[in-house]
Amino acid sequence: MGRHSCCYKQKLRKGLWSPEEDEKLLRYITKFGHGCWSSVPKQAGLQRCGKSCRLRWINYLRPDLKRGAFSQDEENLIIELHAVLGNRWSQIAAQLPGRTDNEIKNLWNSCLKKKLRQRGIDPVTHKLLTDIETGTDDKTKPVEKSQQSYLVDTEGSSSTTTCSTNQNNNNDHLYTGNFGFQRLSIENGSRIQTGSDVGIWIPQTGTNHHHHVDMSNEAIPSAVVLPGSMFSSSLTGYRSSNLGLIELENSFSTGPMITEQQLQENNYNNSTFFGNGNVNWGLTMDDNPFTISNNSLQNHSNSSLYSEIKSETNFFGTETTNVVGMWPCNQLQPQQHAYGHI
DNA sequence: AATTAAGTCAACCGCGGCAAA
DNA sequence: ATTTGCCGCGGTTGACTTAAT
Repeated sequence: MGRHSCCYKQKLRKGLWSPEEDEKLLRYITKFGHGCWSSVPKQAGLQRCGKSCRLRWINYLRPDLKRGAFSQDEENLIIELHAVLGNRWSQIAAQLPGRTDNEIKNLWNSCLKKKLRQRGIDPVTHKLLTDIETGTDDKTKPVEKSQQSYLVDTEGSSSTTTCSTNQNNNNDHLYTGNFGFQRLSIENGSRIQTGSDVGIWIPQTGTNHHHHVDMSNEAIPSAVVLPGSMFSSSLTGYRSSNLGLIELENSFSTGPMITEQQLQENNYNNSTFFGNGNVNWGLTMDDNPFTISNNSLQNHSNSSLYSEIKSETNFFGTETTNVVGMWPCNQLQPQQHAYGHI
């Protein structure tokens, strides 16, 4: 029936691997590589199915595995990626060198889900479970529901701040970003807090769709802008109806910033706006979502896209890196294509 | 100290996608 | 065009460990 034959074979060992079995498998693959997994156990002298061998290698024996507990940054990244990718564990694992999809899945199911719930965040939707979220320190006070504003849940070190807001889905929730590697999703009028600083995400009416956040000059180390949004440094965002999505990493707290006028003059109606380090830049993009991996534009397989990015980058100033991904402007559910490949 | 509950983790299972036959 | 076999993925299980009573 086209099913894996090992499922039906008898006399094959199952369950935990013995050190002797590990040794056999490790020695064989180190010497010959795995090749066709179904032939590995026979060649290596193991009473296992190929599938079991593959799993053991990938999840345990592989030499490039990082062992030990997950760091706070890793946990934050997983939460962040899960918000975009959902239960696509292998894609999440691809962003965490040395970690397997299995252990990330285990971490999520046994630990991270619970942590999010404790913060009042639905681990499935990454939205608030309740309308009102209160923090633990005295500065965080409940916010009236009618204000549609929400306090940020701050936890741990100063570099770890989580923010969530409700989503009224009126296409005006413009911005998600990271405050210390934690993703947040800010909605118009939301009250946000990072550390002890509190600001308000303010939508401006009018044709230029200008938005900004007053956060006492608190730097945002990274950000994600939803389709239809733009974001620039110094916590000022711009919105244009046809703009795409960007994910930014590292600091972009200073540097040149594209203006609304520049935007219009350059006809970036179908463009994406980037900020990174000391540079913000835009580029024209097609309808395909794509990923630039390893924080390196040079690694991108689409050379025309790369040169386009490069030229736009030069136009605005300096080389940029750390672009993680973006989605086309017409993508209503960017998470469906996050970290996809052309 | 014994028992139970909760948490963690490795491994299994079945499915879908894909390519070769 | 259909069948077959393999790979990789994600959900789930169950053994084991740790914490709580």
